[in-house]
Amino acid sequence: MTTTKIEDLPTVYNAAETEENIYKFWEDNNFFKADAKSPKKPFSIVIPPPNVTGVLHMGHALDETLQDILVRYHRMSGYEALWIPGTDHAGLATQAVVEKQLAKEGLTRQDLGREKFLERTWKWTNEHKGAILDQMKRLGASFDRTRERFTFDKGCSDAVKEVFVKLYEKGLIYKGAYIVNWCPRCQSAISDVETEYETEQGHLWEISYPLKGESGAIIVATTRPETIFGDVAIAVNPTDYKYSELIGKTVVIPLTGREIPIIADEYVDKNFGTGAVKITPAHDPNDFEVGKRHNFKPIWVIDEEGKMKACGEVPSNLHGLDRYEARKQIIKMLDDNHSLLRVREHEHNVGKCQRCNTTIEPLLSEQWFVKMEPLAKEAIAAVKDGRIKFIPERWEKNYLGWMENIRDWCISRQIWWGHQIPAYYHKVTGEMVVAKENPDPENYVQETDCLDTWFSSGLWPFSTMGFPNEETDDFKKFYPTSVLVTGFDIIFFWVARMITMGLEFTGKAPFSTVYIHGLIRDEKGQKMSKSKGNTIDPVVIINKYGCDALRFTMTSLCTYGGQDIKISDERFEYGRNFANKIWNASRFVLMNLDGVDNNEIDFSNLTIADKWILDKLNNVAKEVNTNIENYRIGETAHILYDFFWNSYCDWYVEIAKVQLQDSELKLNTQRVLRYVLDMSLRLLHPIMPHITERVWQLIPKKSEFKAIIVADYPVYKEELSFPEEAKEMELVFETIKSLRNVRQSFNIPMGLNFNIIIHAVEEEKPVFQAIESYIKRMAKVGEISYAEASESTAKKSASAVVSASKIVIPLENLIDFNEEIARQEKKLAKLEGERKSLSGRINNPKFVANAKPEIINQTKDRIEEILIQEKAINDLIESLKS
RNA sequence: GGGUGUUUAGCUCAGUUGGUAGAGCGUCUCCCUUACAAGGAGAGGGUCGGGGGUUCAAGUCCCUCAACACCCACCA
Repeated sequence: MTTTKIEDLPTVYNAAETEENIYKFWEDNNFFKADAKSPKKPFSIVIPPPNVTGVLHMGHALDETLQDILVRYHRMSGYEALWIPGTDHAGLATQAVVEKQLAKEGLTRQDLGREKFLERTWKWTNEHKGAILDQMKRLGASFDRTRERFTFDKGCSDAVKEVFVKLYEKGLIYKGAYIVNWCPRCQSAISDVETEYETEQGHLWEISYPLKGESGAIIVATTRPETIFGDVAIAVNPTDYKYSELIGKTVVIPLTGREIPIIADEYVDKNFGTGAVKITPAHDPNDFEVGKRHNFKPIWVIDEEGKMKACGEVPSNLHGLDRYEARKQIIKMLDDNHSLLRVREHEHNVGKCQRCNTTIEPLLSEQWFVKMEPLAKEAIAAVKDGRIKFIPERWEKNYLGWMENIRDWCISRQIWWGHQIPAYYHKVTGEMVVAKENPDPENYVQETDCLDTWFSSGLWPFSTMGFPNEETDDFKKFYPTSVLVTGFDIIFFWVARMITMGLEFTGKAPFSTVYIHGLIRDEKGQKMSKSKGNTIDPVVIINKYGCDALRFTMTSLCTYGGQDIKISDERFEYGRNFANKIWNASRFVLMNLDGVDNNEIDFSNLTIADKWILDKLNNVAKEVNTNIENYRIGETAHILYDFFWNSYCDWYVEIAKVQLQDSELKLNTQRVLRYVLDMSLRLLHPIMPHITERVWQLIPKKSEFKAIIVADYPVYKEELSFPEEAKEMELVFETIKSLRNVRQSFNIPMGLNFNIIIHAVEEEKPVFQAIESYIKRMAKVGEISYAEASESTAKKSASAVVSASKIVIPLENLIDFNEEIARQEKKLAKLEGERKSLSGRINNPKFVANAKPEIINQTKDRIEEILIQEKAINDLIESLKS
């Protein structure tokens, strides 16, 4: 690090310049690199891999900051800390990006062919792979880039094959025809968790199906008349008397005349619609189940593109028509035919593709599935028996609820960019072999479908450590990982699957703690999204306020309950102002260290103020450790902010200014100033890494550590505990505050020093004498003289009661005595109110009988205290009136 | 339909074993005091969503109602 002259440091903290240099300093010194051979205890985190297509957003900023705080804290606390970065190949998302590029050239992926398309996508990926991680450097992320991984790299692909084949061999992966959520735009199946439901205003059409061979008809209500050609039956509830006569009879589908039976099935709700449902097994999940129960063959009438199929079942004028266009025409045809009896407005939920918001088409097709139930058992047990703990705890319920009702996971995707399913079909016989490699490329062709991206993400905590080889140094040292940090939105997508796969394939939970934080929202509480235009770009914030300001602000907003976090641009002023405060307090200390030696604090020569700040620091260190260990990061930020600003800057530094004037105290005061600054910076370092490193490097000191990032994290030390002195300091604060209050109340200019007379009670007099210099300087007092506590006070004075003593300020010409009387009476009234309430308690025998003894004593002590102060104030008022 | 969360100062929110409420911002007053005006000093501001209960004592525990937010399910 370059040395800098303290006088040259700007009065405003320059975040941009500092951050760039500091990050480089860390990288150049390999501080982020973890050693798998280290004897230290391991602490490891794997990053939730961002999409390669992704750009940094506020969600990352929060997630990465929290991980970085944990990593830095543990690195400083004697752990071998490893944070593995990486990216996700994001099958559909990435493919979509490249396809969009192709479209500009007038091409489709089909034009290129699979091989060329993959080549092109790899090229794109290699060009963009590191981009988002580079952006994360701006966040100060101390991850180990030498271990960077990609969910589609060789190692991850090997892990995927290993897992797929093993699951298949165990019978936990199967291929089958099921109704899946089909996205006509993506041209692929998607899983249940990728489907989102939106309420839409639709219609409920009532259509009449005439009975065959007799008069009469059954009326069916449907929201999807275009599936009418795929009907295989009409179902009614077996207990529905309206229809009991009709069960078993045959009806005719309007428009085509195909005959279908009326059947009974419990699935039908008697009270909904007309109580009769058309059954279309190929295009509705519930109908599929009904169809299976009654052995109907499904009839496809809508194809993969969402268009009416050109088949015999569908009237030829509709062939190839988009489903919604077809719907309009069918309605018209039915109406013309007098089969349409009624249309009603109907609000219902429609499934949408999470990625592109296209309405999902339930479609019967051949897909690959993972049988989840047997795998879920252990994943449930691991959370129930405490091997894995969720923070906040309530997410456990959420996780368990989902796991206990888990459905099979559709893992095949009809895309090209991804892990191609390792199944091979014989070109002639069609025989299928599932294996890591093609058994005979001459005669076998590979399954064209790829795996869901989350399949490979689910292996992330161990595929990054060398799995399937469990003998690597990293695997042995760093697996299982320590904690997983993420938002609740991907508990099902990702967390649940990592737990499931980790337990199945490594026999261990991949992490012992899942730390779930809130989601970042805009100032109105809306989710940030590009389409809403309400996003805040973290890079913009960093440029404007600084990285440490961003980090500090965000962490200060993290609550233990993991509430969502509302942010706006201006909120980051909070962190920026704090960074600037740290900067300037540091400048002050550095400017006042001339002549200081490298020795430790001399404990035999400490003032009451020194002891107070050391005691305070000590307690803060204790609390901060406890809070970080318990993932109370927001609380940690508040404690440090309060300590540094309100205790260290507002009080100790001001006191130090007095002590620095005293030649006997100067040297030791410098040491205390330096020590407390050093320790404060260390405590703050995990949250605000750059500024703390920068300042720490500037402190003249003898240190065994090369940088704060690898310095020891402060912990509670018995020898720094001075509870008695800390309590005595209250007298300093109270005295100065009440004198300032008097000054302000009577508009006494700061330039005017006034004298005071302290009517001290005996035991407080030495304390007042010890703190005279502080009072003089900080409350702008001229002379201090003493009088007996019992002595009556000067008549024309303002005054203050501090603890049990009275402080009198003779200000004959400066104050309005009526005002002063009013001021005192107001205080008196407040005390009286409190005393009455407390006495009420003490006089209540039930309170005395039931309350804890220390509470009773506290109450009694407080009443004593109030009585003393009341008397003192009354005396003051007396002498003012006389 | 099931579940979770939220409701505390003008605004945004803290408040882990129950002991009469805190912060930041904003407001008002004073101050460019030799670290910092992105600052310092002082002040004002709340019947802790409504109702009921347990308790000597409830923002904190229980019940109930209301409003808002989100998650799961998906009755055509």
